[in-house]
Amino acid sequence: MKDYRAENVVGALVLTLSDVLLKVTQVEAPANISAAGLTLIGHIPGISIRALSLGLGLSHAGTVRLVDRMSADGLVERARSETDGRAVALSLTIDGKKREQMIHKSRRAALSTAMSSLSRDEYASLAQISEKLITSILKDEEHALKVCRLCDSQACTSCPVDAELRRRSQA
Amino acid sequence: MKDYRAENVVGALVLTLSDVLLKVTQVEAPANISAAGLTLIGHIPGISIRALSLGLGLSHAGTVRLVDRMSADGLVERARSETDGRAVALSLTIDGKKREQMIHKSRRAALSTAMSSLSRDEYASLAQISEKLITSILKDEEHALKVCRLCDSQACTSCPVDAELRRRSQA
DNA sequence: TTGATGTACATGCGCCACGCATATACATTA
DNA sequence: TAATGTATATGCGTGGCGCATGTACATCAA
Repeated sequence: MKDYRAENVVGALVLTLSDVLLKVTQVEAPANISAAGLTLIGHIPGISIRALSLGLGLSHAGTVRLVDRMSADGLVERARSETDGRAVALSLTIDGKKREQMIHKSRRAALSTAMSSLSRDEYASLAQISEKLITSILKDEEHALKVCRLCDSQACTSCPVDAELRRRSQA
Repeated sequence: MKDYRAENVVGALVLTLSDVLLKVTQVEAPANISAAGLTLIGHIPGISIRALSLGLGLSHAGTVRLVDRMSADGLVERARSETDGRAVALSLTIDGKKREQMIHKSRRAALSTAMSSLSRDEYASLAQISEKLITSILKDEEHALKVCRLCDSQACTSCPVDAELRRRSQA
């Protein structure tokens, strides 16, 4: 049998790192509020409930209830979309933005800690390989919502996912 | 502000890859049965419900119900532990092992596909870096259950997680 | 041996997020 | 203007989950 050791290790690593990221971000959000929901709205102010549901992988109904809870907690505001009378334009309140910053801070700290054992060369190498992988894995615009759902758009200058989507649309 | 671009990309990558792995493994398991539960039992025949709950991050009660469902589906067998009269020794049935193989196959395929865009050098580099990362992230024996919960022990010769645990216990 | 404490498993109970089906409002197209 | 499609909202039932508790066994002390 072929030796799948490398694949196994990569699989275990991404699972473990993902566990960590989901955990450290979620503890900064209220118990029944999705941290990714907050960061996604922060990332794309005015996002619709439909787009949010795609990014979070929830049903539309589930997303409506999530927004209800976020709204009840004073973290998110519903507004009518200016371009589509059916759509809701979601945005973070001041409190919501505070939470968002806490979530990003926690995620950055976890990532820095996790990568602290790498040498400078390894760090650079991982950065380059990760960019290549994420670009090749990326499917479409909807998928990008999922991929970047926990990202900090302020701290990620020239997002490679956006760049790849632009590149494709021009091709 | 420091540029966290590299960390952001790594974060998005591990989240996305983890999404993929969880999804492609779960579709090979019955609807309300955790794929990781099956692979963890396959990995450690005779595992207790307590250890399983640690590996899956479920409460003990939740794990008992999961084992109930697995058992009702004919995938897992309960047996009394030979060394501890309180403990249950879990093992996969023939059907359970078939499911396990399907899960592993699906996971391997997803990983191979995801990594297929890499050059030989990048592949080797990623393998080396991943091993270093997972070793440094690893906490203890309980954590190892979580880390390796979806791994294929047959396809992962000389597991680096086990090796690290051995190394530490000798130190 | 016996009693006390700790651990592993099992279960009654209630909760809560979720999805399905459906209803309403608005957009788009014929 | 009518028909179809899309975005949001809600009634309803389901199901996995955790909490609290109960039972069986292990371990340790006297």
